[in-house]
Formats: sequence, structure tokens, C-alpha cells
Amino acid sequence: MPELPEVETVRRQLEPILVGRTFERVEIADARLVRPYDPVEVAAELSGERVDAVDRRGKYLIVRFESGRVLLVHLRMTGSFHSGRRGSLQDVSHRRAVVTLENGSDVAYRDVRRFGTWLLLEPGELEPYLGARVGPEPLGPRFTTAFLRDRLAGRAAPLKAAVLDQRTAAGLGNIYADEALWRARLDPRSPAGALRGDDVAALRRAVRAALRRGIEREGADLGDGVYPNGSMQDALNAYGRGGLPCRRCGTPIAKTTLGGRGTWFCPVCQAGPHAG
DNA sequence: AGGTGGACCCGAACGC
DNA sequence: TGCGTTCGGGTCCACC
Repeated sequence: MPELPEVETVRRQLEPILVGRTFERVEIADARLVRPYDPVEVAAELSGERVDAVDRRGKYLIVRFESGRVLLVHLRMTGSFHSGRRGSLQDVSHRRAVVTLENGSDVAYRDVRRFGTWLLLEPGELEPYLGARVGPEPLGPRFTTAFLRDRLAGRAAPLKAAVLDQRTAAGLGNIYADEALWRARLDPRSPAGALRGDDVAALRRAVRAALRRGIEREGADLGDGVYPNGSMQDALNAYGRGGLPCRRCGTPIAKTTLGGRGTWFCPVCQAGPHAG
């Protein structure tokens, strides 16, 4: 569920809490979080590290240490961070790790479904790791129409599946993919390679607009309380709106499954790719 | 190689 | 009411 806008929201919250702080002590309560590595060893390696920056690439959070090491965090479905004064987070359910900072704060990591991961990388390991997994930032200068056209050309997979590939649009997930395709008036079922030039340009603009909107609204709180300030759930046009009227043409939003994921779209006004 | 589907998890939502 | 079943979602991996 956390996609680029939600992860960016988390990043903005963590940045002032972590930058300049030292990890005094780390407790990893769930071995899954750091596997295949030993949680006790990883915790020991992390203690003493001082945070230089908190960055984001796609859905990855990047905690950069002054040593040049990096803690790469992926929240997957249900990962979240909570901070407070030392010892104040004892009763957080599904708590998988706690970082005690040198300034008397605790930062707790919670993850109900235990899909999230923490990966400690040595200097120089981050770029190849990310390079193999994520493409350009959709809100950055490298996410051009030409790039997107090359990524989609010749592909027979449904457009929805193609745009969910993190090497095509880093950080785009199920919610914002549906929102972007709705904005671009493109049929998520159509072959990705069928897009014309105008469609690709419209898709690029729609992806960027959908993600920007999500960031502005501090992500979507889908009833899980994980993004309590998020309000994107109230501004969705397609995702999760099966049977409700399309906000553009009034036709009931349809639901199908593409690329193994629930997909919502307007069967009338998302009729592209457009011939002619 | 591109494309597809299962595994990993667990709580919520659903069906009887 | 209470139990059992289904669902979903990001990424990796096996298989076609």
C-alpha cells in the first residue's frame, strides 16, 4: 500500500527526527526483517551509526549514515514508523524493531504482515542494488516521454501491468497506477505497446499529476490508520470505487484483475489507446 | 526474453 | 454467535 506518495510522506516525517542523530542501540525483534542476516549482528552493526540524510528512491527509504553505509528500508504492505520519548512506545502492537537514539528518543518500526525489509548496505552497494530494481523517479527529469515510449514499445502485457514495473515508473503502485490511467483516459487492459505518441505523453503527465496529488494530500489512509494525516483516500477517482459513478462521465466504475492485482477503471471514458 | 502465477503474511471481510 | 474461508498487495522467483 505504501507507494511513492506514502513513502515520501514517511521520509519527510523521519528526516527531522533522524538527521544528525546517532543510533545508540537497536533491537530487532523479528528475524524476517533482516533475513538472511542475523538480527543480533545487524543490530550491533547499526549501533553507533550517525544519520547523514534520509532519502527515497521509488518505494525505498534510504537512511544514509556518515560512515557511508546505508540502511535501505522497504515498508512493503504494512510497515510504519513511530517515534516518541524513550520507553514510551512499549505497547505498540506488531512492533518489529526499535532504534534508541542518543537524544532520548525511540523510533519504533511496526509491521503487521511482516513483509517489510531492512537491508544494511556497505558503501558502494546502494547504486547497483537500486539500479537493478528501479527506473527513473517519475517526478524527476529522467522520466521523459521518450523513456516511457521505449519502455512500453512492443510490450504485449496489459498497460496496467507494464506501468507497475518499478523499472518503468519507480514508486508507482496499485492505487496510483489506477489513478494515473484514469487521468490519462487509457484502458488498463490494452496492450502496453499499442500506445501512440500522444497517449504516452498523456500517461507521463497523468503519472506525475497523480503522484503529486498524493504527496500533497500526505498519502492515502485506507482505514488502516497507518497514514493518519493522509487524505488521498477522499480524492481517488478509480481505485476502490467499483460500482460508484465515474467522476467524469457518471458510468459505474468497473473492476477487473490485471497483473494479478485488483484494477478499477471507467469502461466508457477510459477507452484509449486512441486510434487515428 | 517477455509474461504469468504462486509464495510470502496476517487481519479484515465475508459466508454459512 | 462463531467458525472457517477468501482476499489482497510488492517483490521475488520458478516456470512457460
